[in-house]
Amino acid sequence: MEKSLSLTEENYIKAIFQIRRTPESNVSTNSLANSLQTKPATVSDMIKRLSHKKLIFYEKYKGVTLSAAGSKQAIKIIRKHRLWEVFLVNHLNFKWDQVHEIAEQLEHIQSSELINRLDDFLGNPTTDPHGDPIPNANGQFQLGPSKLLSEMTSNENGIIVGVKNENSLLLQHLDKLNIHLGLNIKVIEVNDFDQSMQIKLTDSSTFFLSEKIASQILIAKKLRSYL
Amino acid sequence: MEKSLSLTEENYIKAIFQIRRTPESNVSTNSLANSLQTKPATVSDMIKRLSHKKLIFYEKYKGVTLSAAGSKQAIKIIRKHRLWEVFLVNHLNFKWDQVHEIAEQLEHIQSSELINRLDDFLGNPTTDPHGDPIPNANGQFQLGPSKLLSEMTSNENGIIVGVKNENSLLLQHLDKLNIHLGLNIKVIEVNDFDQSMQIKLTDSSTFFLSEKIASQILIAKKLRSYL
DNA sequence: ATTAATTTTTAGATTAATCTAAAAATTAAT
DNA sequence: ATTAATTTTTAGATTAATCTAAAAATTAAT
Repeated sequence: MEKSLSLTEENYIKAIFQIRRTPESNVSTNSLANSLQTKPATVSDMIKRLSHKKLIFYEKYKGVTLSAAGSKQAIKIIRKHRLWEVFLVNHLNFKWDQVHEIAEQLEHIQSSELINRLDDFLGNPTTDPHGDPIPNANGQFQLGPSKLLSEMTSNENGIIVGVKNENSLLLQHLDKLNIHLGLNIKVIEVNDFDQSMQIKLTDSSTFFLSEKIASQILIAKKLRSYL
Repeated sequence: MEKSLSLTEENYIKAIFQIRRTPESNVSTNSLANSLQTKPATVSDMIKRLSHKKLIFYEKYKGVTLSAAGSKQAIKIIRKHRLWEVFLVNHLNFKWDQVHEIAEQLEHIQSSELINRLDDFLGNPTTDPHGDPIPNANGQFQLGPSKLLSEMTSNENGIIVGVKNENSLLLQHLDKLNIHLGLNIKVIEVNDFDQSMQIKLTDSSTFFLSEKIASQILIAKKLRSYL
């Protein structure tokens, strides 16, 4: 059983989720203070509490990252926020620039029954009025259209958003090559004989990838959100 | 300019509005503590603050009444509560006994723009799913005369127009007995000992109701036409 | 009209969330 | 590699909302 968070706690969790670049990147005290319009000292106190509640990982002077429990809560709040925005725009005729403040309040209403019914009422939308993806009831984000690296041609580029299977030999190999989610990738040349490709990652030299590996890597045009 | 109230303050104001019998009748510290599930000492402190904010009139040991400003706030909250209930029942298919808790949260969302658009979206309803009147944007109630079923005597009849509280056990019980808004009801006989009554609904056999239930049901002579 | 019972208030603490000012640690710059 | 600048934490207070225990006031009962 999840214990419910206070309004303030929810806002901290959400801010951490939104500020970080990747699931592993640490969020600094100052950036949180800034985003939450409060003082660093206040944040310092608060993150101790959230850490004690196991919602975040925290090391003094090193910033914080969300735990699995924290992520789950953050995603739940974001789901509510974005569904309410759809309601406000599609049914109450608000303009997309008028809904944030109100959704900021509505996102804290506590009732999964309510939010699931709202979701159905709205027709299970996958993006909010600003184009941001709406996580489903299980907290999964619908990622934008993606394709396999092996389907790309010379000079095409995109962002690595996933791998097709989770074979650990594959994952270890990708680690060794420094290929990880979120990286920008560009195809330099595709070999006509074996479909191997020469690719280039941001700030790194070019190298070759076999078709076998390229066919396991998912690429999207834009990066949306991390789970 | 009205300064906005804290969640707690709003709940106190609303409780005072709902407990009092007439606008002038004083509400006691104990009844508030009871209704708000808190301790008399807490209430004592709080009403000093509300009094200082000019939302209520307070004389030590004499209980409180709402000021004009307090009434206005209370009515605003009740308007929101009831409009949200209409939304939940009419559009999200909740049963009338499931909406109170959720509306209890939604009533605190701060945005008159939102609530007026919601009102329009719902078609400017005049009563909520429990038959309680919904104040309009100017805070005006359209109240028709009604009394409690328990106040009726033998052979008197009328129409069920509301229930006094929204306890879901009560509402479910009424559903089971097929007692719902708009029905014609006739009192056959009142038991002198326990004030239980034998009643008859249109097109239905007679049955008994305890005084406890009868005192929760609002009856009017004619269906109230609001507008 | 006293006394007993009940209600309300006061006194003194506690917790969550916040602040300012100062100290400590980390990071950047010479 | 020190020193300077920046970031983060600690220390000590404050406010809103709450509590328990005891005192004070009101109301009910004999």
